[in-house]
Amino acid sequence: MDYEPQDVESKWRQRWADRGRYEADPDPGDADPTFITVPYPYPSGGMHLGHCRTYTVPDVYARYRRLQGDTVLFPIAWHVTGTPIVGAVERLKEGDEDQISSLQDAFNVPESDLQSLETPMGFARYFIEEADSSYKRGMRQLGLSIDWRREFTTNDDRYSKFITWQYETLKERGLLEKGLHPVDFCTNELQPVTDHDLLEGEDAEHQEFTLVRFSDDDGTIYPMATLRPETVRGVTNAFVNPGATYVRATVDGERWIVSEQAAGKFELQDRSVTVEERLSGADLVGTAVDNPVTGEAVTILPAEFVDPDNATGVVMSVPAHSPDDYLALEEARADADRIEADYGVDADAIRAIDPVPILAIDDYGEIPARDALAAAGVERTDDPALGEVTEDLYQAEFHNGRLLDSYDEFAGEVVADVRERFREHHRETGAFDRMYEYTEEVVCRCGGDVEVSVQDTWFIRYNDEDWQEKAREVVEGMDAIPENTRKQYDDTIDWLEEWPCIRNYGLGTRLPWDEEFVIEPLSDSTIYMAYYTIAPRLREVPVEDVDREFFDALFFGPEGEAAPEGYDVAFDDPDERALELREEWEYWYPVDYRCSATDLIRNHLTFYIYHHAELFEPGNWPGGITSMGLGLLEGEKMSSSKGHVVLPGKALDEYGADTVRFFLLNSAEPWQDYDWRADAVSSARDQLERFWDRAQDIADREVPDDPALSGVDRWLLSRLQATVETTTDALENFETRTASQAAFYNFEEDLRWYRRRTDTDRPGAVWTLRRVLETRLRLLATTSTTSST
RNA sequence: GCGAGGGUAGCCAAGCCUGGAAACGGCGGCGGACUCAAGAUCCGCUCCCGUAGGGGUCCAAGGGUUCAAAUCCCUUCCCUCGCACCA
Repeated sequence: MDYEPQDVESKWRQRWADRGRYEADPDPGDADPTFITVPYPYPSGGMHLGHCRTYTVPDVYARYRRLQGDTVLFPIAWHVTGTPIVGAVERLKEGDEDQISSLQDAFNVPESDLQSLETPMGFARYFIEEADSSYKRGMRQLGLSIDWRREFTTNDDRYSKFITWQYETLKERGLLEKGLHPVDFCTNELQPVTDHDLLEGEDAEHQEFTLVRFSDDDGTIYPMATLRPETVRGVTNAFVNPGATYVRATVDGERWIVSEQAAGKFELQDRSVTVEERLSGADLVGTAVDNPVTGEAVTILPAEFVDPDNATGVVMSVPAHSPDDYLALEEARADADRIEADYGVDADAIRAIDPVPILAIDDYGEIPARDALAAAGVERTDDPALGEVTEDLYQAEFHNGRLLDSYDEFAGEVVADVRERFREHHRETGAFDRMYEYTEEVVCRCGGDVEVSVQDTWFIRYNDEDWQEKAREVVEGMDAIPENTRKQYDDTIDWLEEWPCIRNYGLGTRLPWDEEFVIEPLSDSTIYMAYYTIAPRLREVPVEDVDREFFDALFFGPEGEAAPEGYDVAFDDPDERALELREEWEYWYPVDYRCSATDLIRNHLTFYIYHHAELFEPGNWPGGITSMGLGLLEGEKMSSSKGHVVLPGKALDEYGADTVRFFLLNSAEPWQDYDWRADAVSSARDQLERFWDRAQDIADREVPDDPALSGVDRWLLSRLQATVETTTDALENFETRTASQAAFYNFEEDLRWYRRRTDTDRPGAVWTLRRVLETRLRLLATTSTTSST
């Protein structure tokens, strides 16, 4: 029989499906089943090859555990929460070219289908199961051993009830809090927008400027925006753009002078702003303003380079440490007479301004900005090299600059260590304030200007100390694969602060007590593994009965005995149906292994740890997490927006599932990056074919009953046993590469040796080879599933 | 900048934890067998010099520890990923 993997594979897939081969139910005879999960896919587009290994690795483990006689549950579901799908549908309806070409070029969506994708859930459904590139199709073709009865989407009614229960419980536990948070806000559409909605500035970041509250004799505030608040003692003057429009406004009850644009931004950032008067920047020149930290007065000078659309449009000048300011000051001094003529500022006073150093740094003299400029040969503000000089000096000062004695308690410290404390200190004294700004211009797809707005939001308190402690316990007790990821979890726990857990729109579950908001995707996917265990039978319970009392009984037990300490369960009489489901949940839980990705450690996986730590008892905490690396295509990152992807269907048709699986698992260990290269894949296929031919040959032979074995036969059988051990140990630890290398390539070497040393037509050899084949097929059954079967 | 992971023969890649082989394996290349021929398959070679024994130089670079280092320590250079509200 020739090697025709597609035929064999489809035959076996059909048979597995017909018999419900992978539908797992609690088995009273197996008290310790295996439950394994993988992040549910997000169907905002089709499935591509990059996803294949993600699902194949847990499948291999699932198959391995089954071969070991375990009851194994490997389920899947669909994550549709949030804005990507909604946004994709909107863009599609608008006829957005990028969106259309991404779907057509990367996922081969036919024109006729595009038009039918009109609703978010319709869109999701299409990529879950209808499209040629749908996840379900790809997963089936890959031969994944999934229990399909348990699938759901995160937009389902009962799932929402589950999430509602989770968030009500967390709120009850005091782990949620309300606060203000900066968001992207379109000033044209008057609503928050996401990354996908942006025309320009997708890479822009929020920057937090410190506002130094300089004031004039009337008590009017001139908030000078800076990213380097520690330089406040080095301020020698201020700059405004004489050609720009400024306003005098009442801001939170005070009189402020800022650029016209800044006034609008403050309004978005939760301040009450009333513009009293518009004035020209030129009118401000010459005003003396007092430094709130030193009490010294400085003069406002004109500077064309000041951008009224960046921060407040009023900047302080620190010539000793800012190359820009240094050159601007030089130019102002040279130009002093003209400035006096135009603005009436005393020219001698301008010429008398000298840089004031505030920190000392090795390799530079007293005035680092001057030295940096001299070293780079930059002399004019319009020199393009100025930007780099500035950046280098900022870096150097940040990491190596030590504050001078005038900084009292902060003196002698390195800027990097002290900036934040210094800023907080002066916020408390009232000298400093803050505002948010972008690092670059941001424009909405609608053409509107996007600004940073500060809005009410709900946060999860991941920096709660007790909670952190519990999370660390989970990390300590679980398997981290590979082991070097363990430290990353601990680091993340230390580093996480409050996490905003809601969005203003999108699919998903509404925040129970504030229906205006939707719980965001990384927050509604933290304990859903538990939902798999109950999903099929929960469908039999009417939605209206699936409430808080129901889930309290289900997860916390008939007496509420499994509830977190101090939590009062919501029910009086536990719902019988909930208690039945509880048995199922308890049977499968905890999750033995979650197979996920390295880049999710810093958010999703750590959230997973946190929520389990809080809501469930230690016995139900995560057993282990395997973190996988990413996939490259011919040495480059896969990208569906650039069309740089291979669809599983194409690869599977071309090479067969066994080759695809074998390649994905054998070319690198799961946590290492792998590179899908067509030449390498096709050689893998050749190797499998060679194996198949040999196997056919051996299978066709008449095997003698009890032949005499020679030394070399025993040698081979002994090598076989060693291979069994290596492969088994490797699979136990998700080392799929080691496993397939041992069972396939390394043993092939032994066989080559064996063939050379003996007559393979001997009865003993025939018997041995048959024995070897049968064993190797079992070893390879997890990776190259169907041919082995 | 900070954190994590890497840099091994033309390419991919194992070994490094637990020092003691010119360094598993695959691809590619070369030669041979089979074949009318090609492909597939099988066998051998594939760092440099030498017909071979043998000699020389190697595991990013530079130091160090050691009888002995790809493996341990230090320094430097380079690459990838993460640095949050994005799934």
